[in-house]
Amino acid sequence: VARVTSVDVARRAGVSQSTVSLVLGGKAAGRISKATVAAVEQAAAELGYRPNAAARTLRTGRSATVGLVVPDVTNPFFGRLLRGAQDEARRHGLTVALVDAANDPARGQSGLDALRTAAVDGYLTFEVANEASRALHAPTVAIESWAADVPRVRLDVEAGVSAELDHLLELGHRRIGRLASAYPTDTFRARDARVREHLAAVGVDADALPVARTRFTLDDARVNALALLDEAPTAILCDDDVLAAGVMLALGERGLRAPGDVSVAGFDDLDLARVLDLTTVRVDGQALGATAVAALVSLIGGGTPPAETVVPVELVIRGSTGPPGESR
Amino acid sequence: VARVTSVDVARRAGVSQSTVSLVLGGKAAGRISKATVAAVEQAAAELGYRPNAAARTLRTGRSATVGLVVPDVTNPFFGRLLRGAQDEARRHGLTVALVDAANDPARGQSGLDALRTAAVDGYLTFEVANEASRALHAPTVAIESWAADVPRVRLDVEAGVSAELDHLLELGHRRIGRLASAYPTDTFRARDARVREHLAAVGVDADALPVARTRFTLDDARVNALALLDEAPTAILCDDDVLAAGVMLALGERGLRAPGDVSVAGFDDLDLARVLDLTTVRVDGQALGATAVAALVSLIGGGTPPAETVVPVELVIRGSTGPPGESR
DNA sequence: TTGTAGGCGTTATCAC
DNA sequence: GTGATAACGCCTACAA
Repeated sequence: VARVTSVDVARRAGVSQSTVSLVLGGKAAGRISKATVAAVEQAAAELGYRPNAAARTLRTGRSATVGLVVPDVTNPFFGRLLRGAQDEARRHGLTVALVDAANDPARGQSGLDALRTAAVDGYLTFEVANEASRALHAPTVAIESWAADVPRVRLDVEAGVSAELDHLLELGHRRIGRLASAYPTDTFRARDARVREHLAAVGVDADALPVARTRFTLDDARVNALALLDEAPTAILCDDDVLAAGVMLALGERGLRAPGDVSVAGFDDLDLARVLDLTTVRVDGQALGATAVAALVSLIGGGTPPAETVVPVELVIRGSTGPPGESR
Repeated sequence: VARVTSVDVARRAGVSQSTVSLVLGGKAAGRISKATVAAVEQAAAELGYRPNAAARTLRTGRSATVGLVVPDVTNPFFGRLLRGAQDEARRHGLTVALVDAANDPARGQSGLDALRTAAVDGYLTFEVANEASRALHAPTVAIESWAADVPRVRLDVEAGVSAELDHLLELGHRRIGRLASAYPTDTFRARDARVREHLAAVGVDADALPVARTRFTLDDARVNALALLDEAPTAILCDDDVLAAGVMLALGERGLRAPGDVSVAGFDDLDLARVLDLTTVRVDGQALGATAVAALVSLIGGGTPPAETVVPVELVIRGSTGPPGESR
């Protein structure tokens, strides 16, 4: 299957190669005659011509591709993020190159390297490699970052945390445990900080409350939740629905139930939350991805996107939270 | 930030550009002196040289990238698949370009087009576009395909279905309903066929049993499950854990429980299955992805991978299945 | 052992 | 209006 090039199209249309380039590049306005344009377009269609991306990239220095680095493709949240990012990218004629850091900074770094040699036009970095991304010297938008010196797009996790705490406090909980992320990335640090502030404001010392840190697998969450339960919290606030699901498993093992024995709250509103009837914070992962791409497109185009865009979140109260039980 | 090219490296090392290319391309063995090699490598390191992928691709016609088309990145199963594929690709110095078809054949097609102009070295097509992929004229491996005329890698879904049916039949179920996929792709057709055969072998007419078809969202599954429940099956076999989760929601709405009122079985063994205590079929998505990439690498290298590789699956019996209740 | 030169397919700057 | 022509950065015969 011989690749068809613009030279082939030119030959068939009876024009020069540069004319083909002009026409197909949309630069024909007021320069090339209607008849020639039509001839070129027909020849291209007949031959099934597809421009060679490598040649174009080499010549123009632009690849029409943006790189997206995520910490863990295995978490369902990133499916939504990717969907939103790809949708928006498509609208701009861009492709998204995804790199999974597999929760390993070294892999995140090597992923960034791979994107660099692939000559992507810009980067979307999710949590990972916020420092590393400074060295990219290419348009970059940081997702779920609080301090990067590039445009940032993030969820309003503080509002989410506050809404959940208010909900738990109103129900009467004071001994609120946390099953938190073991990864000290911005989004989780922001939650730590907000929990501390929010509880301090109502006279509760967050440092005296039980906390467990875990990786994002169901089993890790379950094990760490078991340890957390030994400290007898009346409610457990989780950094993620997967972690909350781990708590539910742990409760089952101990013969406890939510919310009778312990209230449980998650974060993200994954399918998991819906089926477990979990109180959680609904976040719009697609919007996050789409917004980030939009900002990056603007940046690549020489524009100045907002330094920070905050995507709102929403508390969803379901059946896993209730007043503290008498049983503990 | 000026891009550093091999010419810059050559100048700094005091050699010609072709020598640099030879050294950095690993073709120096027995041709370039040790001293020159060292000088080139040092110069490259000092300058932070990174070869330009577009130029290399243009010249060699190979991009060191393989394209992967999946029907729905939003389904957690694909996170695993992608993880496995990326891991294996990395081992071979390849990059995986992911395209999400968003359950829309047109988008799958345009995704394939995008990959084509990106000049990927080969394709991994998951369900989508099995016919379309014939026109690719590039090495292709079909995932979860039964009939493609390219090497296929698939899960042993027939064994999975049979194991689940045996399990349900042994428990005493005869009126086994199905919540099946609305997408008529090979993997789901294979399940349909196996259900029919397996039940016929024990004297049950599958056509007389209730079936509902649904898309892969929790809500769609729930709604279709409600309709299915009206036909009073004693057990429901689902094409996917997400669908099974939808059944559980429907049961809840009807005030029914599994397995007391209806037994429920899923497929995939997602986190969802674990937390819902769902009997299901465990499938190794990472192995599927890794195996497919390995086959594609072989194909690209001119090898002849097996026409079909079948990845084994395993029945996992949990608490959602039991003997038919007396209540119905 | 190393250098020269040609060309991959495209875009873009000039002449005509 | 259209057509030469020169890069873009790299690889790879072939020459020296």
